Amino acid sequence: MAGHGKAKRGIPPKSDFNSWYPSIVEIAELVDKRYPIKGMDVWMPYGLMSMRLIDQLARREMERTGHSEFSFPLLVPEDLLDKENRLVSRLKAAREAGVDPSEMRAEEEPTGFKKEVYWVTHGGENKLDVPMFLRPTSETPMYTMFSLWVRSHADLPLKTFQIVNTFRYETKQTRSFIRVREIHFFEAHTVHSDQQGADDQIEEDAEMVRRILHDLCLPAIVSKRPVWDTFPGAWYTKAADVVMPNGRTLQVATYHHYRDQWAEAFDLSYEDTDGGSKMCHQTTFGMSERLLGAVVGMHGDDNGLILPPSIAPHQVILMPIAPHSDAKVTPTVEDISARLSSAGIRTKIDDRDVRPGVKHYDWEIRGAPIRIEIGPRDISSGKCIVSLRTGGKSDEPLDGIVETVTRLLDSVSDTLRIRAEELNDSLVRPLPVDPTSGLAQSENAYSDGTVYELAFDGNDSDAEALEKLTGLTLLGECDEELTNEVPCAITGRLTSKRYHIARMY
RNA sequence: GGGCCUGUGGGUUAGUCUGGUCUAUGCUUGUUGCUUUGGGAGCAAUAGACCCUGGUUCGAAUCCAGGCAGGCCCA
Repeated sequence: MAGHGKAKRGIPPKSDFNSWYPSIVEIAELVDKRYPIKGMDVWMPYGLMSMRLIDQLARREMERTGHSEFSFPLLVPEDLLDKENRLVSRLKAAREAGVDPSEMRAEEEPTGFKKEVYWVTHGGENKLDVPMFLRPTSETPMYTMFSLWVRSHADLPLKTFQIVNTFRYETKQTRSFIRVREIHFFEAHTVHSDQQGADDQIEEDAEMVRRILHDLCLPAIVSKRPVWDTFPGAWYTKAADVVMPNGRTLQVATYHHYRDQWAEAFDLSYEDTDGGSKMCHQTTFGMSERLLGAVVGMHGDDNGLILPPSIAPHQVILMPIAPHSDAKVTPTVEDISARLSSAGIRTKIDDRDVRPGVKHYDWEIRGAPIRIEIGPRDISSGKCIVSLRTGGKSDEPLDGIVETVTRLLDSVSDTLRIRAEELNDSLVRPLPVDPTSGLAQSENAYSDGTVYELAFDGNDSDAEALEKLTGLTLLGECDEELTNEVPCAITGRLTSKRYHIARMY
């Protein structure tokens, strides 16, 4: 029979990633893209449940580390932006003054913030005296309030976070979860009495990112962004990038060390134990629905999504088989469901009146980690048939089903981590260099869909030369250094600094 | 920022070049009934579309302009 054993619904092969990704997010009912605004998808219940579970991972980390959840207003008055603009231009001027012009990049991006936000200019029919914009991120509204809240050293550290929607007026091509105009955003903002406090916070942020990525079974490259790619007003920016199957990198988390730069701009100071006034030091930590995009892209296959158990809305699908022919089927399924649920396993009974094959295919597309069939034969033998989304099917006894499922969920996670590591390793390769000099080759020796790793120890203009040569973008200095010193791919100086260069989303 | 392409039921697709036969095709999906249930069953009935605004024409899904929406490529 034509198409037997294959998922229908027109899923393109995963090898054609640029077609597969936009198709699967709709076919698996994560989003509906037909809302008539570019870059604003409707979250469907299944997709939203998964996103909420990712939010829970973030909340869990925030609680563990003593952050408090807030919710700040969506609108920001335009005049608050002045403080931020002055800060950014002051830092830019300072940097330019301290750097030899020959070492600078040719083009420095202007801070075109005003062009990237949505503006509210009217209230009813009246034009507003002070226009407002929809937050693209919340430094400005939050720090305005922080300066009211923080008065003494006893108020510090102040550790806050919120999970809210933010807005960017994207003109480039949008992609579900990856580049959108309404962003499901997580942001943590902290205030400390000194730089050491902020330094420690950055370490804590890095640890939280590691834990969350581990739960999502995602490998990532963590690096310090180059100066020109640092968040406005930040001392430095670090980011975690996940390599997607087409070799483009996706930035899924960032954390910024502000030192006291933003505090100066927002007059965020406190009275110390000695009675003197001191500037606060700050950090931020951001993540978004891109985490879901990375999960979709990294783990899925030709048959659909594969969701890590940590964020699968239904970890186990229970399929009653032929319940009409045996009155014991339905009660048995309900009993198993109750046992799994009370053990904290997210379980769903699929009792739709369709043939079992349909259910298997449907839940494969949606990436449920485990499917269990229970029919008359199983009830007499005391077993059930368990299928894993990562592959494999086995008979398992109904006794001890909770322990069995728990073990199998862990094995699905382990399989996903191993596969993701392998995929990652196949996509990240050393930059081709001249064997004698160790310098980057000037020819078009760079294949599309590859992330290159290299030794680099140059300045801004060296970096620019490298990007021009390869047509790729520098991610930054990787947290993990090279094991020994090799020549920088541009300057030839020996260095152990490890960089990555790639096409970024 | 520059260039190219595309809009037909919920999805997909034929028809568009060469205007009339389009009362718009096929598949899928939806609904109802019967039937069926261990990897996409069958039969019957039924519902549903030419992106919007103008223009050309006796006549527009088809040609033209603008808008809106979507996609692709390059910097």
